[in-house]
Amino acid sequence: MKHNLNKFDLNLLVAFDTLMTERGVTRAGRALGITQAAMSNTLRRLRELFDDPLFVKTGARMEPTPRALELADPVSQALREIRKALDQERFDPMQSARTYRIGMIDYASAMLLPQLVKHLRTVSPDVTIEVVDVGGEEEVLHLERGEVDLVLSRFQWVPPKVSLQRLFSMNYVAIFCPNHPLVGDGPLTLDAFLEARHIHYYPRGMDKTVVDEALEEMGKKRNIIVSPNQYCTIEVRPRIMIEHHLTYAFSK
DNA sequence: GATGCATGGTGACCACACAC
DNA sequence: GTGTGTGGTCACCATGCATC
Repeated sequence: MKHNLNKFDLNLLVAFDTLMTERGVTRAGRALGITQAAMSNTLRRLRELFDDPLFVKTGARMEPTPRALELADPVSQALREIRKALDQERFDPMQSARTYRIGMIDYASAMLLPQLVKHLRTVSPDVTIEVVDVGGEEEVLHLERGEVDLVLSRFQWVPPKVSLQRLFSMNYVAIFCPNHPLVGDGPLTLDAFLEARHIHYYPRGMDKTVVDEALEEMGKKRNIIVSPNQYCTIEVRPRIMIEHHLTYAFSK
């Protein structure tokens, strides 16, 4: 069924989106600043428009029908785009005093935060950055819930509601003490690497890292003997490299 | 400006589910 | 059974718009 946009009231989509969030006519009306009766009438119009009940009463809540669930993501995405377009029109970085919450793993924070702060001093001096410690699958949830504006991390997958863009690729290195038997002139083989006793740092919230995932794909596993909860200061000598991508994601 | 119509708002009321 | 919260419906009113 095609809808005539000339006759279409965009407020109906806002109401639909709010009903999806609130799961109640009274609560949705309150959120939009109208009475329950007005919200009920809006729902009636939505039902006529889509020829579907959209929300049915289940106990104390109004649960979405399959048709409503089908519409939820496209409608929510369309509204986000509209809001973004309207906000962009007004946004002036030099005038903005907004606080941005950015989720970063400590590595990304160390790499990028100094440059970011330096850049912001020039283009948006009153903007402030609040860095949030994120890790594991939780970081995507933080984005979906709108608890952070941006996450700098390594992502294998993000839900459709989240935009993803690769920042740069870099190499991993293995580090070990200078008098380690493996330190020599010859190349470090994979077998020798796997047999060595590893000290490995797992960022908070992660149960495995890119190294372990890469090895797992090869059907290999390394010998980890210590997993500290913070980085140690040790002399660095690169021996083996594994490609690693750092990406950032943000709510669409 | 007057009129008629469509739209969308409110208040009042009723029905239903749920907790006690 | 009663009180509370919530959704649906109805009557009525205000507003905007097209037409004359």
